[in-house]
Amino acid sequence: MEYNFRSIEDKWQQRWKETNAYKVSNDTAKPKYYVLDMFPYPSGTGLHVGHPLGYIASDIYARFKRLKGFNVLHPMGYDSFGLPAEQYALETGQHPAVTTEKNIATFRSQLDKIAFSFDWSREVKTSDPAYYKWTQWIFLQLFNSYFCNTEKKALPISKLIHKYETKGAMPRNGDPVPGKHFTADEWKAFSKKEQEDILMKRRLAFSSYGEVNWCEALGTVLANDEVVNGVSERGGHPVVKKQMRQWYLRITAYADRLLEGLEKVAFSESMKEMQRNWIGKSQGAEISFELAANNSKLVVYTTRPDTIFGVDFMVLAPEHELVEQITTADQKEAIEKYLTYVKSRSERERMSEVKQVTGCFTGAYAINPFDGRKIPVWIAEYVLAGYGTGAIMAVPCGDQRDYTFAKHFNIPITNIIGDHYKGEEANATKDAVLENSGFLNGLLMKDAIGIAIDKLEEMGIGKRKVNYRMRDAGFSRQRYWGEPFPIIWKDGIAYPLDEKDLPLELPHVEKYVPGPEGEGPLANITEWVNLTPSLSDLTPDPSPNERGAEDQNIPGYFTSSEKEWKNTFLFAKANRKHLTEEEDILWQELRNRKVDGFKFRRQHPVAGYIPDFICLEKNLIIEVDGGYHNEAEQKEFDAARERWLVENEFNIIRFSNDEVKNDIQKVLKTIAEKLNEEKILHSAWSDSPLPGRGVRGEVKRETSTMPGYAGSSWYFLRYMDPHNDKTFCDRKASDYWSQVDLYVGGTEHAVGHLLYSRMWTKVLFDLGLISFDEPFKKLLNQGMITGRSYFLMLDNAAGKKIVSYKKEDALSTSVRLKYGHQFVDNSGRLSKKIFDQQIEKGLFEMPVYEIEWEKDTDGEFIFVKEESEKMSKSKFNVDNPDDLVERYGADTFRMYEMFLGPVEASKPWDTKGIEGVHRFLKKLWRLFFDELKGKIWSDEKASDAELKVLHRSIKKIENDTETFAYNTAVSAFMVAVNDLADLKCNKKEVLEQLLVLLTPYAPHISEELWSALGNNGSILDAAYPVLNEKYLIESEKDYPVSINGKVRTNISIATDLEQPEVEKIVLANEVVQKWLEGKAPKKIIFVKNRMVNIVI
RNA sequence: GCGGAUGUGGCGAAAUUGGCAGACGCACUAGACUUAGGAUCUAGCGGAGCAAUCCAUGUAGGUUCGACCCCUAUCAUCCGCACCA
Repeated sequence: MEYNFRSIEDKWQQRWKETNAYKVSNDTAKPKYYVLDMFPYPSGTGLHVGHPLGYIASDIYARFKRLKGFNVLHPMGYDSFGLPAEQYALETGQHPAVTTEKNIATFRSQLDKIAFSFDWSREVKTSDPAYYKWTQWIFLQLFNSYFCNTEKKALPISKLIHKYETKGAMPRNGDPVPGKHFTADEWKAFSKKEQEDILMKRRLAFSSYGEVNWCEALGTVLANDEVVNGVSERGGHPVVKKQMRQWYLRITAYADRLLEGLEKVAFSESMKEMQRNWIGKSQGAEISFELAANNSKLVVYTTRPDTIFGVDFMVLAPEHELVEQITTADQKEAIEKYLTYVKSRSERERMSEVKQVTGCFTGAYAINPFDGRKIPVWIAEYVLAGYGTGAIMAVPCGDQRDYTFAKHFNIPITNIIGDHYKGEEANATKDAVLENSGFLNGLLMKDAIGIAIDKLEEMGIGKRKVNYRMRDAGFSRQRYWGEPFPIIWKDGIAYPLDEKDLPLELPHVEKYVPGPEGEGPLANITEWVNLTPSLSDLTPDPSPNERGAEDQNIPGYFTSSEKEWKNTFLFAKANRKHLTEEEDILWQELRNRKVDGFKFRRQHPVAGYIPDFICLEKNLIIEVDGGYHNEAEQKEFDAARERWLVENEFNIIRFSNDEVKNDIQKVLKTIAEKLNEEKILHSAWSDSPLPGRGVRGEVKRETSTMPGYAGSSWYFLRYMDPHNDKTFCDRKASDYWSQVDLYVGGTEHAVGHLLYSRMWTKVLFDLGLISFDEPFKKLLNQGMITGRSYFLMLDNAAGKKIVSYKKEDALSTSVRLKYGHQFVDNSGRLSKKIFDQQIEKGLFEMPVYEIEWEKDTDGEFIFVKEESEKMSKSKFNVDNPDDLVERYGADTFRMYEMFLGPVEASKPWDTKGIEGVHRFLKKLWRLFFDELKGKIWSDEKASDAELKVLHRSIKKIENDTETFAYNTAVSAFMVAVNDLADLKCNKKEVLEQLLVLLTPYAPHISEELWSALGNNGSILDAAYPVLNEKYLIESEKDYPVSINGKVRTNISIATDLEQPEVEKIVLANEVVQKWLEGKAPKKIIFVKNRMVNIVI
């Protein structure tokens, strides 16, 4: 009987499927354990060998914990929204939903072959409306929350509104600043829009105009972590800064808690450090400097207020708002020239020429508050507008950038640190004693920092300030394939959709081209975007009462369904064909901008109300009332409607039919007067020339979609309760499963996904929706599997011909067959001789993947180097796991990936070694079955030697598995099987235990042999072997004996002997005698159970 | 430039955390069994040397009876951040 892995693996995969072997219940008395993999983006290229590495690692752990008696949640799903599917759709016209489904099917079949213990009944897909309904729902929670700075947590926005209504927003001390502070009464007097604008500045998910990373090629905005060196992470397209309205997450509010949270999670130090760097907290001070010839003040941020006497110049970012104001007449031209230069440079250029020194003097001077010195004010690119105050005080003796700048522009340098500054470079020390520093003289810099700030605060010209490098996270993308925002814009106000209207599903589109003015493809679908209030809103839903509206007569337009709004739109359109005689008279006078050039529309819906005429520019509504407006009921309704319109800052003039008919000139005069009244010009509209909020009177959907990290920020919660349509995750389920105990994935998500999901978790915790505020207890980063590349270069007589080539086993199968064998000797190494022969035959037409050039001393022919690079399809070094599974089986593949090296380390992929693991499994098989004799295992009692092998293995493998040292665990299996084979051990007693140890690693073969041994139940639920130390105790040990630290011999000594006896035995030994050469040892060191060292 | 990590045979890697450096596997060499070997088994395999022995964990120092392991400097590679004041 041979080890026929194909039939064994097929059989058990089938069996496990039939028995729902991996189904996990939320309802059990067992302790829980949650093992999670970072779910994949289902790309079109399918799985490569790097993918399963983490999945296998987590799968082994999940199975191990299950054997140890835990109820293990080990789910899998797909991060199925994202750019590539949409790019593909742009190129081929295939709907992303279709290609995504296809890719998922491929992934699934590949994953199934490797036999992961995923509970597929819990699968989630972020692009599934049943899933993104809750992504949208959580977005609404973010939208409806603000960060309370006193409680340091998220609270419902209603609490803030209540505060504004009762107390307003007033400063704790000092005078209120107009535009910033307001009283409760002032709040109440604000228009709806003004109030909403203020609230928007506090919401956790908020909309704002800002500078964003705009990628023209992708037609979208990218987050900071999606931009690498000025180009897009995906595709490497140029990225420019652009002003646009965007959604953001107020992650900066959580900066401190995200930092603190790192203390209590088990992430690798480098991972934590990356997050800390990203958050970039720094302590310092804001100092304001008087300007010499100007009333305004210049505020700078510095971490080193102790160096204030060393300030030799100031530098503003070129974009700084004061630049124009302070530039003197004679410097104006130079400054303008410089600004033009700065603007001409792309982000990419600025980044790539980091060390270039540029700048320009403004002509202005600031005054040092302590010694009154005049300090020239410059502008320069090296100061960033977005950090701190966008202005710095430059201390050239202490800061290298300032030093370089001063040298370049010949600005004299003041030395305040004595010998620490040598004049050749800056010294950023904090250990110097200050000189030339007024009241700080003689102080250690470290100590002077606090003293300087105290003094500044006392003088009222500075204060302590903490700064963060992290910015609020851009949360909208001008793309199609993402979660639509459950937001409707009306009159520049963002209204959230009602919960019952979720999910807001993606509409179908024909084309994926960007919309107008940088908007996403959704903007092209007018019937989806444009929402018109409905006539039936006269009986709004929910009713004003239900909404808690103050005025019960004001309809609740914004909660109406989209269908109803559409009806209104159609109704208004129909109305235009049926004007009354009087309406027609007036229309003829108003149309074509006849009245002072103002544009009027007729029968144009405003929410659910369709006025006769409207000038949107001036918010002026003209009504021509027929007879029925005199009826009591209609009068009442008109009044309510009018109140609502006035509240929303519309002006209404009513004319009777008679007025229009009899004196049209008087009517027009009244209208013209009203139009020209200054006060009816609405400020909120005039200050907003930027696109994206719609035009007054229009009701539109938000057309951008959420970024990739939206769905992945909370998916770990959905797995706990994946089919719930009442809530995102039942509280009972999230209380039971709680945090993810083990999270496995790549380091590439260090600052993106991990920070976002940590923030979401904290918000959900603050709002009382879950009971923990860190999502992942322990994070295990699998290393990258790299492909190995070899390069060969050829410089022949005919000119430079460069041939690049990858080592045979790193080539894809097809290329290997075609070319690979031609350049390696029979040891698989590159061979110059063989290569030379190929050259003679003219066989060097190889695909060139990469060009490297290096000259050897003697030659035309140069073998350059071997190097590792990231696995990727484009680099041509991918090995498909399917091929390997097909050839060796899943068990071999799983064990081999683990045997490659430590899980965390990145390592080159090399399939050569897989044979060794495969041999091991065959050797294991032969302990049970003999080719000729068939079954050879027996029920005989195991010997002590055999039990020792077993228990030694239990100890090593259990410990290694627990600590993720899978590579050494695999070698321990090999040692065990080698030893048992040497002992000719075929005893069930031993083998059975070994199978349980093995099943997390190689589930098929262990299940097969387990059942062959006559066990009824599945090995998946067997009990993990228990170590019995008594089998490991030795009576004798081979002690290594060293002379002066060098091992000279081994002597077998009973383990219970103490130093005196041991010394006697050792000194009697002839090898030791020889080294002693008759001398007496100075000292003998004896470590029990370890070694003996004799010092001569 | 800053931060994090890693340097051990031809290759992937071990080393109970200061105690026999190179477990385990690949590759390679020799042999056995075979019609055959891409099956299996046996032996060898860091370098030098016939050998005793000497030299070897990036390099140079140090601590220690003893260092891959701890300390100091230095070089190289990888990853992350990058004019963040």
